[in-house]
Amino acid sequence: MKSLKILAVDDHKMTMLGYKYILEDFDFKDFKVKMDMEDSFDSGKLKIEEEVKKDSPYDIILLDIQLSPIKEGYSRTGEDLGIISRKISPNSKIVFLSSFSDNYRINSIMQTVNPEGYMVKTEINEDALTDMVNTVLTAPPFYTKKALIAIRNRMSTNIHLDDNDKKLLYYLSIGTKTKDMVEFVSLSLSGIENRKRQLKEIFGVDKENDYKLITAAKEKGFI
Amino acid sequence: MKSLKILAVDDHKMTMLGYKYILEDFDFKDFKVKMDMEDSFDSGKLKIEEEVKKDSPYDIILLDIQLSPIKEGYSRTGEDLGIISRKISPNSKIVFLSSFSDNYRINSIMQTVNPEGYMVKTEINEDALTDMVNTVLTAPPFYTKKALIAIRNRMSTNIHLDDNDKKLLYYLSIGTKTKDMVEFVSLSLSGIENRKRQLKEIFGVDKENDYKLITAAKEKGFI
DNA sequence: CAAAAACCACAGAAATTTTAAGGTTTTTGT
DNA sequence: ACAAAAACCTTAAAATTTCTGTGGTTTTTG
Repeated sequence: MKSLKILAVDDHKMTMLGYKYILEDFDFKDFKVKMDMEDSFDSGKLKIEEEVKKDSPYDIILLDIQLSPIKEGYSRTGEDLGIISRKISPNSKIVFLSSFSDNYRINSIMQTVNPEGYMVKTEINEDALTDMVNTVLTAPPFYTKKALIAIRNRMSTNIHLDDNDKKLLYYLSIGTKTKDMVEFVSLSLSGIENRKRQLKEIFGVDKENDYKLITAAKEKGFI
Repeated sequence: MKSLKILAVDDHKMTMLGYKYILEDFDFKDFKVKMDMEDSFDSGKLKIEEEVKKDSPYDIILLDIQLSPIKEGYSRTGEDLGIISRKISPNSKIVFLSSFSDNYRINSIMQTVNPEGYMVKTEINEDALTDMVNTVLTAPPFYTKKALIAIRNRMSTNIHLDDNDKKLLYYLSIGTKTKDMVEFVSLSLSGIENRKRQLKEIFGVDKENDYKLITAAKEKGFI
């Protein structure tokens, strides 16, 4: 029987092991699952490259969003690995696993990687896992309910923000003072004040406080 | 046992009847379905208003996208009825049914109505219907696979088009000559030419013919 | 309660988009 | 195959939009 190659990249080894046992034991119709595991960005990337070179790329790549806690220098996330995987192994189906449903992250990944699947870990069980494998192979996409809700939230608006707007919202959300934003956002102070006012209008929270703005933006997946 | 009120609005009476029989016969856990049917925009709207006035609004409203062939004057689509329903009966769950998976229409409806469900008719069967009812009531949204694919296509891009761009693409898709577009798009001829060039860049079909542009735009749900 | 930060309004500067006019290339109909 | 029409392209000036700097008022903070 044909064997189906899956790679899981996650720094929670135990979690991966659970997936591995479930999928390798399960009785799929046309194949038997063979799952490899890696626990870091670099080793994951290397494994993907190796298998591509051997002309036997992974059928499915499972990526945790939060990989290795910030290494020296800058951190490489599961999202980054997803982007790279698409390039070096374009025939592999990519599925993201995230610990919680983060509207912004999901939407960002939809644009940068456009994965065949997206699962929020609290929603994963044996059924969901095996379903995912079948769906992703034959008729993608597969999204768990919470992922779908995040996607729906975003789709239901046609607000378009440029880089400055996004940065502004982000720095606002981490408590940066308006006057300090000139360092991060390429606008003058009055420019920033203006944009902020506009953003409140766009999100329907005119004349309200910043908290309301951040909440609205988070709900719709912009932060 | 509690009864669940559903209204279906569709000008294919036989189709509705099929849904009615399936849903009314099915053994739901907590309720019995009672389904009303209307075959036009106006009668549908009236019925929704009546039930709201009687303080017993519909739990679920099923709307076909294509309603009555263009009446005298301008046509009122299922989408229009959806927008109105949301206003007059905000607690009803709205589910759209469409005969084919039209990327543009789906995306447009996601923004104007943001329905709890979206089903492409070729994908509807007894299971899907009953699933939809349960899901929409307890944990929306419910989208059939083809709807999901359309949504994914759109999500995977962050192209933003203004009104002129959309009009331009639309008129281009129905074969309007560039020189005639000045009538419909509020731009000069050279403005239109410019935009067209830009659009081709945005959609990654530089220097290619219009057909390629239209195809790309359709694929991503902009037409 | 004083200092800091946020907020607001407005005029001029800067940047972007649009237009008009000129031309070349491609498509269309006969 | 050829002439006319349409599409395409470039450029400079005009129009529009966005941004900045300034001088204020109001709100928040320690």
